[in-house]
Amino acid sequence: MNHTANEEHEKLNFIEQLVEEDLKTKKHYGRLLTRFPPEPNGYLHIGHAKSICLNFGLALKYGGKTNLRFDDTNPEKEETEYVESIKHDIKWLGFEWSEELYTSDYFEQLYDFAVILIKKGLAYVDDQTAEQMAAHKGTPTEPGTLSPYTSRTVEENLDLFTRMRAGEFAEGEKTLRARIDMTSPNMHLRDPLMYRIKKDHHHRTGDKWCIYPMYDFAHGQSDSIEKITHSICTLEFEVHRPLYDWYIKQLEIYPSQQTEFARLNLNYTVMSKRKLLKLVQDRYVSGWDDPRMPTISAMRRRGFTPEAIRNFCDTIGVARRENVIDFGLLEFCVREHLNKIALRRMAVIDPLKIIIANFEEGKNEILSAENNPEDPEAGNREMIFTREIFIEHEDFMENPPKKFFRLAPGGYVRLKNAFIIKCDEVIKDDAGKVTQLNCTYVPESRSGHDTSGISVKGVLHWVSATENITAEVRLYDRLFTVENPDNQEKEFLHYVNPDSLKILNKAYIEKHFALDSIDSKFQFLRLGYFCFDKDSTPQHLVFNKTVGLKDSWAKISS
RNA sequence: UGACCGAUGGUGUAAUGGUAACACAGCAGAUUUUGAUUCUGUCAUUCUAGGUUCGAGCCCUAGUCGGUCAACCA
Repeated sequence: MNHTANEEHEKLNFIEQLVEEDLKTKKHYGRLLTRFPPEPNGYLHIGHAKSICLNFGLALKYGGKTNLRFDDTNPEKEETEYVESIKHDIKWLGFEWSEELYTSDYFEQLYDFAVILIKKGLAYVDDQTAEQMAAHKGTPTEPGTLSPYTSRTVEENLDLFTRMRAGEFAEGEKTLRARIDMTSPNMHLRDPLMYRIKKDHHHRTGDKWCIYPMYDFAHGQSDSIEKITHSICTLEFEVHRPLYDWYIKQLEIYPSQQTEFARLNLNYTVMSKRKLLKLVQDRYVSGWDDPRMPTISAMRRRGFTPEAIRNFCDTIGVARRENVIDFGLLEFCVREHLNKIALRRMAVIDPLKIIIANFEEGKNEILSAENNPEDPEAGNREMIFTREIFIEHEDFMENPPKKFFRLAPGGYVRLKNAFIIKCDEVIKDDAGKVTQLNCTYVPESRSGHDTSGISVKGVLHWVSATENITAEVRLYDRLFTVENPDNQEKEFLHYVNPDSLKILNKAYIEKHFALDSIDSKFQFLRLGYFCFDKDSTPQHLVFNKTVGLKDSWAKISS
């Protein structure tokens, strides 16, 4: 690190600039309080991670705080299961909220706010059906017309609203609306709904309420009640801002301020909760945490690290234009972190047997191997070299092209951390498939003590055929075959990648894995980064491929 | 065919009236007992047309393209 070069000033996104300006002008007496407001009706995904990193990151950077507020105003969709998973994901990402709050905590206060608006003549009870209301609402190009119920008196409205709360009316029979402007070009200002009747059991308030506030009548006031200084949300809420401001102004409460940014889009995946739920329900994936999903829980299971995800969110930036981030950038961030911390191990996932003719049968030669060349403190481990070993099938070619510097008939190659071997004979089955290689090794080529004078270009990973452990390995590819599964001719489900999961039942891994912690991150040498799946048992190890190594040979050879 | 928002290399993000930069991807090379990592080099950018200004990616006007808005969802 060059500490003298800090004059080079840091890139601030537009929200950081706004916050710095507000802090400087003491707009909120120099205070900063953000909030992350998920609706507990699904699992968090990488798009939420962007919002989490933004909201919590701002507070961390500028000495503020962040509340976690569950936006639970719709009893029919929300569940405690989701509350728990959301809390777990935020903690796992490495953030701590100041207060854990629920919009439902404010139901009584919101009710009082509604009464205030009724008394000011700014809200009325409407008896119209949803259809009638839609007809009066107009369209974006035509103004709406007044509801026939706007003429009710304050007393009448107060009475009706009280009786709504008391459960005297059926669902859909009555609503409470704000009286604003039916001709506004902004549809959200055309007498928006404040309350609807819903006789549902709420995950926290039980059966106490039968009227529930709409998002617009709850969100801004909740921010205001908590004295949130900066209420950050995604672009589609921009048209809601005049209403957000209107409620705060009419109620004369704390002026929280909403700022919008563009949500994250990633190619080769979908991000809407509805679509993710569909993938789960229709069994395209095994669950919300299927490692192919873009959810936080799936990424955790797949072996992505919080550091990598945070760094990704930092790298993509924050702006107001629509964007589609390349999935490859996320993978880059994951590799970047895993390269530093992953333990190097050897595993052969598509084995080809080699018999080393001049190596004594039954002999075990103990070799030393670095656990992580990027981290000297990670130390070394022992590997067992034997007469029979496995190498990767694709590391041998009978008729290799010019630039192939792995094993070929008559050729030499180094076995990583072991010896140089020479391929003497190729054994095939009746179908002509290569089933075994007979080789000889160069005894004086032992790694670290090589006096053979032979130089080889290729270095292969290997596992003893007699001293090993077997394991299941799950390989993942992108979930969809097209960059943008939304906006295709057919429904998104038609574009699910049929090869997004490959299960290899019998991979051979080095014995040292028996000593490794379940939480470890691994690099299978020359194959990629892997981690234990939660399905693992001591008798049956299961690995997930987190992400492959950058593979320039794959590019050359294709 | 209304209102609002947006438009900078292939993808993202900076530059806040004064030399268009950074990351990823791509390409070329060096190092390498991982075809990894690391390092070096390189390609490539201001939607269009007017205007203001000594000077415009930035300000103004018009157009083009893209997004959002008409749930008793959030």
